[in-house]
Amino acid sequence: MRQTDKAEERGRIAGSDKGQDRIAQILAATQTILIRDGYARLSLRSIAGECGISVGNLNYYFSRKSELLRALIDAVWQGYVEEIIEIRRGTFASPLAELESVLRFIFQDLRTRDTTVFFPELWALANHEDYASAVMDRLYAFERGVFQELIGQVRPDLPGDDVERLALHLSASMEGHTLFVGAGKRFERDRKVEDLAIYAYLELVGSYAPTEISLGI
Amino acid sequence: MRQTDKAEERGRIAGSDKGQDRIAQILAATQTILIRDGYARLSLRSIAGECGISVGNLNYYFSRKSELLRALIDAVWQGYVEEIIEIRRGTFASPLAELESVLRFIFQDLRTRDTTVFFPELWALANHEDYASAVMDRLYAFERGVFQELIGQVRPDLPGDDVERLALHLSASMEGHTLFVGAGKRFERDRKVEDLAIYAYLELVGSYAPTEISLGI
DNA sequence: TGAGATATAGGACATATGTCCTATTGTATA
DNA sequence: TATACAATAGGACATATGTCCTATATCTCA
Repeated sequence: MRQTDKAEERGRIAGSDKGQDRIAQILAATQTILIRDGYARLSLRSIAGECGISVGNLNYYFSRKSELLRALIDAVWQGYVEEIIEIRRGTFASPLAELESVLRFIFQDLRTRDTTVFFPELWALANHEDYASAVMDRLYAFERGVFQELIGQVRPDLPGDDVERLALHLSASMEGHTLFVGAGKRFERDRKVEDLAIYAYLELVGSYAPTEISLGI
Repeated sequence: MRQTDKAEERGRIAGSDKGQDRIAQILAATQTILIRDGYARLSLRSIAGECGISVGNLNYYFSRKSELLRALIDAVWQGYVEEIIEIRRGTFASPLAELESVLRFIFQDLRTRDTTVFFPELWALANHEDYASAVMDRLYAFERGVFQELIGQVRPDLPGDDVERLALHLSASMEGHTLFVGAGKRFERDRKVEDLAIYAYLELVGSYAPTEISLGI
């Protein structure tokens, strides 16, 4: 692995439509392998094989493996953001109802095999890859932003700090469920887990009173 | 990488005290590298280097890299279980107080660098390594068991199913917080996030009423 | 149609990695 | 002290991997 640093910024060339399609195909193949076989088996050769192209050709589009990873992470997080935006286009009886819809969408999403497998992979990546870490931050900041907006509407009486922390709590708590209700996980089939979680979140948002914290037990 | 399958079960020989110490040192070094540099850079050579021994010697103790990984995972999960058991040795004013203590211990633990980095790595590993997956299951089953026992004491009125699901919810929700309040993460310093989460959990456990779920919003 | 850009294949190369083998040194016990 | 066992080093080996280079093929448009 020579690290000559030259041609570092050549990046991928997206000349024609064909090229664009290839890039999309490469990214899809990369995601497929990552999810099916894991990061350890994600090599340029396995990706090229999955696409049915040569390593040389793959290298033409992505001269560095790290570039490919970045492009994939970008694609995933953009897709995620777009889906949430799409959900919010609907009309809702109340901010609380909209919040529930978003929460249920996220639950449904983390039940898909893609998310169940890909996100933990991304979390591990973020431990040592700055780019993955940065994208994760952006993604969750966006999610929190949505929660904050809705919680703020449900509870206009609450100070901003509390709204932020409530949003963070929902976000963190939901993510944790990936490990238990995700595709192939132990509680995948038990939909009541989702109901309980969403009940807990909505109750919390509805009834949370800042001062109660200090009362303790 | 020849996969001759021979000597697969030779395993590590723990002849003398010296050997035992070496094994402990190797496991510690493995964890250090995994946390400091990530799974991608975890090689037998880097581990041997960290220990100041030769690859040949490392191979004497662990003839397969997978064995080493298994031993490390075992060590980590045993340590975790022992710590929780230790916490529970204390005396508490009430089951709810004990539950809070356990929750706070787990929060404190997931704030440590070791846990913040190691656990996401483990989750990713569990995606494609059966052994990691099995240990994760056992570990969280143990944690849920503790929660179930305490929640059952706090709420003897609740049916077992609900107690189980409440325990699962706490476990999942707490784990998710690793990504946000763990060492080096964005909300590491904001202790009020922990307070909010624990407040939410205790409120939920105290006030949860099964029938309310179907009322919805 | 022909020229320039784009896309593709195939292989070379240096390096990294897991595993295995052998020889040597250290250690405890009979 | 001699002998069996444990520990250690060093290197060999096959394979895998990221990157790079060059030669063709294919496409697009003036």
